[in-house]
Amino acid sequence: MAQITSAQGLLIGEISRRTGVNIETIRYYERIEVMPKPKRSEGGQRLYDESQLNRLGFIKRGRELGFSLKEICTLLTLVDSGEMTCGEVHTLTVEHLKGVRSKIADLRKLECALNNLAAQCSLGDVSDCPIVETLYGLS
Amino acid sequence: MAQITSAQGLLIGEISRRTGVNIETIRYYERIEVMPKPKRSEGGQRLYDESQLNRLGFIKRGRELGFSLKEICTLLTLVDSGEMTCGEVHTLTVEHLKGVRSKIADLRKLECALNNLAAQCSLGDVSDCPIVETLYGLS
DNA sequence: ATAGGACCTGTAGCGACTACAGGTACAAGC
DNA sequence: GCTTGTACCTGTAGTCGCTACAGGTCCTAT
Repeated sequence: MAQITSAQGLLIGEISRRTGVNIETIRYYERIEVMPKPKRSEGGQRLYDESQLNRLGFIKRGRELGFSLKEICTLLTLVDSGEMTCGEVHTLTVEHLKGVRSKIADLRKLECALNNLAAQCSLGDVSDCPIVETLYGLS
Repeated sequence: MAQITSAQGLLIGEISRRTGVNIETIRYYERIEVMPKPKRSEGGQRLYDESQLNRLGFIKRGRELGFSLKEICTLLTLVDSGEMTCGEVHTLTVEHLKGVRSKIADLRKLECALNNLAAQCSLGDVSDCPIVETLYGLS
């Protein structure tokens, strides 16, 4: 059924299925101009081509790697303009990697704190719950 | 200056300073009913007491430990009702710890993927940038 | 001809804030 | 008493990345 219109282009449901990106999300990407406006069928339905499918895949994989849409746009703009150097892309990636590492470090500290908190717990009664005391800053 | 009204209560700026929670955020907490409505001065300014200060500190520390406002509300409701058992609090904390650990695991995978990506990079020219190729799903 | 699915637009909601605009309260100095 | 300056007030809109409607249209199959 998707094959019938595929001579003119792919329907939104089809590119959603192929990329794994939610239909609502694809329309959202169009609204915020991360995805270009596709051409339309006579009835007004969106028709996508291969390059738009690839672009959406790019965005999907970028998001999975934790890049923000803004960062992805920067990458795509660089690629589109043809003025990109691999060095620029590398820099962006390394910057992003730094962010990820610092998040991991923060979460490790958190893990440690929560672990200590849970370990202190005698599972007793309200008045001497060490977790609540810690949160209240009493201990 | 904050001391003058402190006979009647603490001004918002004072509890902001003492807890490190942004003034706007405190008013936001009130609006979403995480913090109770404080009494007001004749001129209409918020006046907080010690227990409200402690509550805000509790919320602050909970947030720093990565609890959602909803989880913090659950904890506070348990505490306030007096029907809390330390076991319940422990359960909530351990659940939260699980979440933190799974986030760490995800970020580690991400770190690894980004690291590989960056390492492949020859810093060359557009057409053979391995990062872009990976994002486009070409390689 | 009609049923049902996939599509359309537009708007509002989430969580946890943040950032204004435009106004009032209050203390201190002159 | 007046002015200045700061801290406060309300209300609303913006952030990010979606998601979830409502109420309608298109298209295909039976």
